[in-house]
Amino acid sequence: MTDPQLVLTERVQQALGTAFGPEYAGADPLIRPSQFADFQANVALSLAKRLRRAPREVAQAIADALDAAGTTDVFESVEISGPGFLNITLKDEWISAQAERTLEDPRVGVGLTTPPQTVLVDYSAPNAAKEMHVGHLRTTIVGDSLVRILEHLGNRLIRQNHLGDWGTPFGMLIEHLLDIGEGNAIARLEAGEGSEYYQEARVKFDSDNAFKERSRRRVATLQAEDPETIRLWHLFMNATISYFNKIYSTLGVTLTDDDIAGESMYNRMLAETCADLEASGIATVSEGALCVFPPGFTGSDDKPLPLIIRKSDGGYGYATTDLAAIRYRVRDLKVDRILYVVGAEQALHFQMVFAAARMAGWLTDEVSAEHTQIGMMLGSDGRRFRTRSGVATKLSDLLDEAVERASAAIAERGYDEATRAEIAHTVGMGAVKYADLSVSHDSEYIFDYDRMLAFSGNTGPYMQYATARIRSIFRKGEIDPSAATGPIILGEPAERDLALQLLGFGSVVEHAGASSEPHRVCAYLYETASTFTTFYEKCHVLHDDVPPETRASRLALCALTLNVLQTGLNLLGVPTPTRM
RNA sequence: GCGCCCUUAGCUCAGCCGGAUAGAGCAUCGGACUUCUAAUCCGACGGUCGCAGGUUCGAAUCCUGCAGGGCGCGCCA
Repeated sequence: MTDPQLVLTERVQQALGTAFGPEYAGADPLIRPSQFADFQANVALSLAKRLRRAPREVAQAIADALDAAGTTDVFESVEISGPGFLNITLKDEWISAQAERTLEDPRVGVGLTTPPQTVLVDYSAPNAAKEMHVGHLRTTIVGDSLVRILEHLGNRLIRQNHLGDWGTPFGMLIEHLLDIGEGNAIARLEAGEGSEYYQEARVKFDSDNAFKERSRRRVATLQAEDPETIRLWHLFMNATISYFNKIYSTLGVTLTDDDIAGESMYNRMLAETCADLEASGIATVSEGALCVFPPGFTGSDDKPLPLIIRKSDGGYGYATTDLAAIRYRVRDLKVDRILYVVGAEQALHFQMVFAAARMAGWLTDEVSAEHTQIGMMLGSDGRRFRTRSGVATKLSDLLDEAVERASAAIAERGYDEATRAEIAHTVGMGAVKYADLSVSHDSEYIFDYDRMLAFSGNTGPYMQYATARIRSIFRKGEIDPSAATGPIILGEPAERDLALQLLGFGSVVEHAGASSEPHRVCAYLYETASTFTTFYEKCHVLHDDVPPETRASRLALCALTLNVLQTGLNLLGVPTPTRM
């Protein structure tokens, strides 16, 4: 165990047992980072009442017990301060020893979840039958990061891309495909003109009654799985998926075709899902529609709020699909945890779906279903991210612009064309992705190229720059980072700060996975990069006047920093250039 | 009417498993390149944490109420 917080928790708990009896050994010692020492333990204050003793007295008893236990291998000092805080300073030798251990650890201090869970992450889910907009970018990126984090923690991950690939609009989309010709339609969809395509079909649907009628008939033949209609549907979907895949590939998202589990997949389960709910009396017919009324959900006038699972025309909506999906995921895929990485505006829907699934017994207490709410992406004016015409910005255009801007920023660096393009791509994508990840996922988020591409502050490029500088040291010194093994000697405060900071990686990743919050990883990495740059400015590594043992120690610190940053950025899905 | 999210420095955001003097970045002002990438670093300035109660030794953090903003709420998904 190298994580200081965990080690301190264990040691202080032992001391609590010694000082006050075994019933106190399980109390949370409330170890927190401190501005007055390396860490502080706040447990004396919280236990004072229960023990009926003065807080400082309690703190003294804990300190004495720590002394008696002979913990001088870890602690430099334990001081009582203020109303009863225990200020804990770690020994330099202990920190450097842990840092050396972490340097040898291929997992860089990140533990494995025991027992591992089967976690299903439902994310990205672009809708082929609607305008695709930049909002999908965020669910994709946050979801992919959560997958990477949870997988790295040793869990079994099931990625599911719940594509919007079924339903009423597909009648009109298929008819439009016939109108403009198969080849033409495919070419345009693959080129990412899905939004325009949808708009054209929509306009015809609204203005041309004959087209409207054809579209309606087409929906019916699609539902009936008529072979020719299914063929056309496949043509449409394959072309659309091909475009999605281009975006995924550009972004470096880990989703593949194998992860597609779209709405169409559940089509054949819908009737049975409804029948089950109706038979068990959970669903009832109201105003012609089959509904579930989960308790506790009311609309205006305290009227129960319905979850409509079969429309009055006999068709099914997304509530039915989501119920069928949750049943399938729990019963057949045997998941322990499901994360729905979906827009925050769907909060009420998911609450009701989860409630209905619990009523049906499909969702049990052993399974955690969580809606990871994704806040809306806003333009720089603080309003919905739209172009003037109201049409959503094309994703590829948005990404291209980020790359162009990154390219412009490195224009004077003297790289050849190919290298420059490669760096620009890495920096551009890193900037966009990091910006999506660095703020809490449920808050609204203002998309701003200048801010995300800035080379200072909590941005992708700043993180990337830190790794590039470290690599540059190794390149210049003609040393392989894996050959830098120390020993680590902590002299300067900047060296000590860095080493201590690096030991906290594991618990941050663990916490981020448990709470589904990648931004915690970002915050930690930013602190780490920032601590490193301070070290970088103050402590020369390759300079002639640096003694060999100091140089070896600093190289080891650089290597460990690189490991942490590189591993952390991988967990975020943010790529790193070797130079920039 | 109900539900979710939000309100912290001029701006963009952290912190919210209660703990000491509320943190970053940007902006503003002032410093640091014969030195491993100055795309950087150091410093200064800047906040009655929306308001009012409550719980507590202690509240930005927990509870209640109120105000303001965003989003959603019966047959689109």
